[in-house]
Amino acid sequence: MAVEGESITANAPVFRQACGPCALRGWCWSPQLDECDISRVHAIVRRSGSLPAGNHLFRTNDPFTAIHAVRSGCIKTYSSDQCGHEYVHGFHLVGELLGFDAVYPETHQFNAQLLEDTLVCTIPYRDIADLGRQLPGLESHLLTLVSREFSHHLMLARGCGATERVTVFLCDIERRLRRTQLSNFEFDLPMSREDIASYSRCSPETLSRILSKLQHSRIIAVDRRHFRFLDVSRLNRIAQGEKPPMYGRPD
Amino acid sequence: MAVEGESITANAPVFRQACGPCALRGWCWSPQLDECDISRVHAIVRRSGSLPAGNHLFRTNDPFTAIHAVRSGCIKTYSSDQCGHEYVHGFHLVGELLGFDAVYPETHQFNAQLLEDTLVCTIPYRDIADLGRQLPGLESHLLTLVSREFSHHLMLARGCGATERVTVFLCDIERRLRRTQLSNFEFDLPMSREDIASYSRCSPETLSRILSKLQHSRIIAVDRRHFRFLDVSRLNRIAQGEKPPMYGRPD
DNA sequence: CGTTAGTTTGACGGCACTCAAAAGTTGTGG
DNA sequence: CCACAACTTTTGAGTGCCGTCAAACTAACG
Repeated sequence: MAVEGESITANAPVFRQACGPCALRGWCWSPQLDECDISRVHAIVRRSGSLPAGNHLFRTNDPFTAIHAVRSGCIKTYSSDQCGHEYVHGFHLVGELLGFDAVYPETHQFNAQLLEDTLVCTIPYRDIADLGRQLPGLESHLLTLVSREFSHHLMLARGCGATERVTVFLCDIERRLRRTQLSNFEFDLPMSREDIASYSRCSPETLSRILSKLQHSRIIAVDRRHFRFLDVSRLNRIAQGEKPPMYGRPD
Repeated sequence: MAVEGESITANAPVFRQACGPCALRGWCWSPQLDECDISRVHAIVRRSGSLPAGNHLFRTNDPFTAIHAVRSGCIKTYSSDQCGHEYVHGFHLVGELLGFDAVYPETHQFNAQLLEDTLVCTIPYRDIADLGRQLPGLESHLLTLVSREFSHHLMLARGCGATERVTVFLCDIERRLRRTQLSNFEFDLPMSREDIASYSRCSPETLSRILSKLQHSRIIAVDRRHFRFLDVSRLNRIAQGEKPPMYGRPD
């Protein structure tokens, strides 16, 4: 995987072809990186073929070998206790990174499973360390990404009620999907009700009831996995703890 | 150049005086750093005088200027919503770092308040970036520290029952205090019941009931803020989800 | 000793989990 | 195209954990 990249300029067309449609460019890596830097990054990035849904990218206790970037599709990370119960920790959409759960103990803490057929970019970790010496901003940018995700999870964890946590999830996924999808306020989510419920720390039944109530309140419209966000500002207020969401409004 | 080398040697005594009693040495920073590297680090570290309990080290929306290390005492980080309710995110003990909550948006997400009279070391962030160029392992070590804390918080968040979350806190604080305190299995915790309850995401009343039950089960002994851990292995099993903790055992 | 703040204990109620079943959706084969 | 099965999602009923309110208790201080 340390790469052929004989000359950086020779790789530039490869970069354009690979990352033009990928939505990673200028986002997944630091905005401060110029095109030359990004070419250098891509000299060591290995691009996967299409991986089928259901496959695992890595599993708990796998040795830490690489950071991954989602080129298309969606990946969920989860862990399971000795009783076999699963806890979903996050969903990684197009343009997002995963694999940092193994930075510390050098083995993965979580499982990573593909929710759709997915393309990923794989960056071997040793090469990242090398790159870090060449690109001074790289490691601090990785620190930034992890720190941001950390803060976000702490904010999610604070929610006391299930409704609050579910709406936090909805607001977050809406914001992230809007970045890469053309449609505004209307998306097909790749994950099941069970996954959303696990991530939001409630039962699938409770999630279903909450979605029904939000729909009756004309805040969202749900059909199967297709979500339309009718009143994002109201959704945000509920997510931030607005007390009585005026459920059960008669029609 | 020779001049630079000389100045590093000149700082070595300062380092020994400052960090011998500090417990930071060889832990807070990477174990791979040799004494010369650490001297270089300490050339830019500013050591505070004693800060009185109750003071804030920083507050939400303060600009990000520095990373802090706890030299003695204890600091809690928390945020509050618009209703004025506080959410404790963590406790930072001797030898631990804080301030990473501001790496991403460049302003602090949390408040940091001293629970005791406290000494801190302050490392200006711009100097860290400079240091990162001189010490290749530094930034990746910071990434390691943040990643470790992240994984730990995700594990704490998974607990479904209040008992599980409280025992996770107890196991964690016991392990961390044992690192720096001479006494084994017997500590004075610096934080109030209300802080512990907020961190464990339950009410102070529920926390009190759980501690009482653990005490009646002869797993811990609590007197005010003094905790004795009588059966750590049992505590760990409860923290990991062992179902019936056999509470209410008659005496 | 009185006051105050922090903690513990008790009673009650609501939210959410569990159990259970119905309704809708997807996939397969006839 | 339909029938049937397997699965996901939704809806309903009952129960338990935990949050809220209230009061008693303890330590710390003047």
